Amino acid sequence: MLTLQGEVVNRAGRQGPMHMNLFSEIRSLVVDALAAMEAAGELPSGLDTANVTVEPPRDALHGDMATNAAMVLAKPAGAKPRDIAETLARRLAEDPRIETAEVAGPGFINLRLAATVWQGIVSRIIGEGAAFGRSDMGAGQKVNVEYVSANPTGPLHVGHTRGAVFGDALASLLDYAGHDVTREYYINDGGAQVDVLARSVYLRYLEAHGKEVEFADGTYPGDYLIAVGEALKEKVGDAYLGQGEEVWLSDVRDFATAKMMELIREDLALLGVRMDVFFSEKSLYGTGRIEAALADLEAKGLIYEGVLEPPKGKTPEDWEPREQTLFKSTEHGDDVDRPVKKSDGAWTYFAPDIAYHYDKVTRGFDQLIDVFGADHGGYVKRMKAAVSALSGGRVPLDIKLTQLVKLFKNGEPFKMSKRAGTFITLRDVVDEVGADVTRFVMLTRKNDAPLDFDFDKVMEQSRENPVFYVQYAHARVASVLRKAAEAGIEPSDAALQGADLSGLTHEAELTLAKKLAEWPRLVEIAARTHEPHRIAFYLNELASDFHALWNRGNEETQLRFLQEGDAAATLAKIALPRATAVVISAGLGILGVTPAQEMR
RNA sequence: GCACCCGUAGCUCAGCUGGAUAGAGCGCUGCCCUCCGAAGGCAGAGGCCAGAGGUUCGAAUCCUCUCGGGUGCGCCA
Repeated sequence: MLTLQGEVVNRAGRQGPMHMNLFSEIRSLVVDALAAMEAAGELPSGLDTANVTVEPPRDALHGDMATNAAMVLAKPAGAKPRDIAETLARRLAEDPRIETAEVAGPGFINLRLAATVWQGIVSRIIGEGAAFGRSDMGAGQKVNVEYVSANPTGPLHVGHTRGAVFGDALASLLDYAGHDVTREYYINDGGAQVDVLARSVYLRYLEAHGKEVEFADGTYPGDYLIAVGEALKEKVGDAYLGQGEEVWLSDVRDFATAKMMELIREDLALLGVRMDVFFSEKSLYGTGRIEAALADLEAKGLIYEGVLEPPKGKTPEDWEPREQTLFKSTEHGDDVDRPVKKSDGAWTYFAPDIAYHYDKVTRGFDQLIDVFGADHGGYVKRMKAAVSALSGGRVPLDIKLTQLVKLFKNGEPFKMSKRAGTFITLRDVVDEVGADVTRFVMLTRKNDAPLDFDFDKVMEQSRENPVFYVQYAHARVASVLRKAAEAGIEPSDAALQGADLSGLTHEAELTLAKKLAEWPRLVEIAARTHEPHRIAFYLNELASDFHALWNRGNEETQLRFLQEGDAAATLAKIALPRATAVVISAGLGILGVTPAQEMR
């Protein structure tokens, strides 16, 4: 096992999987100890240890980690929790990584780990870089994340921005956690709204020819179509003047949607969002693909002709019973069956959605995730029902809804009027505050909680602003490294990794090292729950611990990172902030935010 | 009427496959710069986790109901 073999060692590793985190490592230790107790006759054999956990205790006074093993096993083992705990604690204490193992409360075992464990984490972080925290929990599973999917009828606005940021961060997070991720955008270019777009562009085209036009209800009056009208004039000259829709509609529709998608791609690029696949709804029509998806459902006995009950409580005035082609979604958890054909025989919007998800299933994804706006909450059950039916229950679909973004300026709400065409676009936001701030702020709330976005507050340079606060921590590390270099100490990662960290024992330093050690576990939790906001919150906490340590250097000189006149000590001290920067950088990377080298 | 989301400190919000005395920021009170960036830090006060039952060694977390807020509900995507 020489150089280059590190990976092999890890993969075959005595501790298990390649990216095992400290908590699962200690959990293995506990499980092994339990097995030894069974072998020694101290416990009955065959106990199920699945519910045994090793977690950070809520209160740091309780130690570094706590296990519930004794309490979970007390009943099946027919023993008192404290008795099991005593024996288990004694065995655990034999491991060199464990400094103390104490029984507490109803039967918890509180573990305090040796300082060498935390020192080892620090140099591991520096050695592994961004890979520290990567997980193989995804096991290479193919996951499809569909997000944005805005209608190609105009530029992206703030609502789309949140979905874009959320979906993109979730995709990165899943990738980091060992999944094979595909980022996908579904282009709604097959429905009536693109006809409206085409007519609106046609009006702009007439305008480009000097005609007076009026934008009736049901057309898009936004200025962004002026250029498209002119471009159309460039392309076809006066060929469409005075012609009926049957002549130009199809062509103008294709032309306009292509232009809109160009616009949308540019908007996404401003945010740093890059899709792997743009999937066209239109490609499902006239190609037999919708029919094929429905045939699949039909074969499963889930399609029938029937009449729906009117919705209770709020019956539309023009309600009348009609026979329609229905999907028996109730068989897969929906509340009512859903129409796939309108009464005039045309497909409902749901039909191509079914076909699209059928396509995803047949592409072999193990897991599907759709990111929708909260106003689409009513479609969650039917989509899940469809995927469940189409995949025979094989492929789970998780639908994440993103809540509204409320815009503020100086604490005053920002008014948007879609009718007047004055809505705030993604471009407006990014131009105003930049992509990094936009992305981070969008992730400072859980996806299903409303978000206040104040243009002034997010640019504030204060503790209150998490973007600044985290960036500031990273910049401070960069500053320390620069200062060290100026002092003639070469703070390369190779040098830092080789530094003797045995002096890293102060409680204030270990607190930070312990927070760093939580990173891999945090990643797994965030990935499992599909909640990238946890990354943002963790980074805020990490930055807080770092700033606290930094400030203690004011009072206690031995905690300063730069130890005047002592190169070896400085090198050892710098390892901790450097490791902090590595983790911050990895976390920001998941969020799609660039770490700052200095604040201006 | 039904479905989904939400209800945690004065305000804005976290809270892990159920864990011990429920956390952070802001605001409030009081501290810390001859010092690696004070654009920061420390300490204090502040909570019936909307309410009521249930599940169990143990519930803010899971289940049921009630109250309160948001969203959606065939021929719009």
